[in-house]
Amino acid sequence: MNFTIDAISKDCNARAGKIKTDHGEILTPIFMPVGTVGSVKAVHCSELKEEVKAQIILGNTYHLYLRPGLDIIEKAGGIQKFNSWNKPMLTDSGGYQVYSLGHNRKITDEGVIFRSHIDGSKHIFTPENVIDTQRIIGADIIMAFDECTPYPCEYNYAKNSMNLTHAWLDRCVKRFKETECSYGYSQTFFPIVQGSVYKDLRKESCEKIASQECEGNAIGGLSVGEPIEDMYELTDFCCSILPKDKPRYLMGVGTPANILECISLGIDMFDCVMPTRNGRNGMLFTSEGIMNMRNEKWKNDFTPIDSNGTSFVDTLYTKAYLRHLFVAKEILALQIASVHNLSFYLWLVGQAREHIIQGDFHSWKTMMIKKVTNRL
RNA sequence: GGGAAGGUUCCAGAGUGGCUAAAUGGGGCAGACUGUAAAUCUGUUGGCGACGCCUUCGCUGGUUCGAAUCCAGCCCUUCCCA
Repeated sequence: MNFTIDAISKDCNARAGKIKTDHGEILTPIFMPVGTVGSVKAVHCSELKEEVKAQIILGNTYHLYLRPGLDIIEKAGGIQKFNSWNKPMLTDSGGYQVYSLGHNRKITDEGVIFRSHIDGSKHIFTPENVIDTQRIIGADIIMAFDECTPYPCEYNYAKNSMNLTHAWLDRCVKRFKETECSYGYSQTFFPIVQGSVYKDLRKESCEKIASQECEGNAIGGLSVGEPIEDMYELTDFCCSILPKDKPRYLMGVGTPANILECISLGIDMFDCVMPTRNGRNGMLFTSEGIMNMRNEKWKNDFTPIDSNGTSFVDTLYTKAYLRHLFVAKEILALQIASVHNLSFYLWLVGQAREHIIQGDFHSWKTMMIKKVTNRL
């Protein structure tokens, strides 16, 4: 992997850059659609490429390990071939599942014992086997095995958890250096900053992560319920310590406004389930604001879904029709909403990049945040 | 013509003397969702000058301190026999 910076905003820390992987180039700042089980829910690869203009998508180690299983992915020749995406991918390590499946797992120094959410079977994830698993899945960017702490989180818990994440990081790095990608192309490894909402812990964690000299760095454990202002402050703080010449990935963020704010703080990469999940639940993000498509007010609105939108669904279908599909629980509703929301997210980060290069990012961002947070 | 069952709040359907503005499901309306156990979950769903009052369980009348619930008559629906 290789990262170059094309432009830096003069009135904030926003940067425009380029990540090169063996599966292609990624222009930053970038939003990465989440495809947990190897598919971005309700969206075809062709739509992801041609309409959404996604450049990289996520997969999840925990989910793919459980199903279809590593033997299948290995026989397919890696995840990018298996799902026909054939472009850059990133796998999350399962660290988020340590948080989200809190009642189905036990944390030890060695690793995490999970109960499968699918069939209840018992599995252990260790830093070593999580690296091995991600070598077999074959994403271009693979993540450290960490514990994503919940919010609120006691200081002592956060400190111990961070120390465990750091110990696991050393083991991940060692294993990563000892192994190779299963399919001949290169993979890169990103460590993850933890430390909950405590600045001293975040500082220690950022320094630990920076000392690994990896090709990119991630910030985890945020947007788990803490006040948004805290999230911004901690992101800003972490960005001030993490290396400037490496991509910074803020995991799990966020709303369109969150993304714009965090770009200005120096974040280059984002992922979030919000455009797809909220889309499936009837929420549309547009450049003019947010719409709940199930609301009665769209019943007789025969204007396009989003007249400023960039994907074919935006002008082909009307609000009244999309509302009808949601109310009737038609599968097409989920597809339209997902394609729309992802297209909007990719458009938004693309615009951010252009404005960073043009030099007017800050004022554009301020204006844009007002619009995207509007409730329509 | 004879026999049987039944008519409940938007719908289906519980309730068979006070705890019932009435279970439950559906539908309607609104909200939530941030490295996806999520095409999910939550709230609400007679009216009002609401910690109380008014109207409502086919219609009319009656019994009772009190009725959706008991009694009488009437109207209607479904099924069976002729």
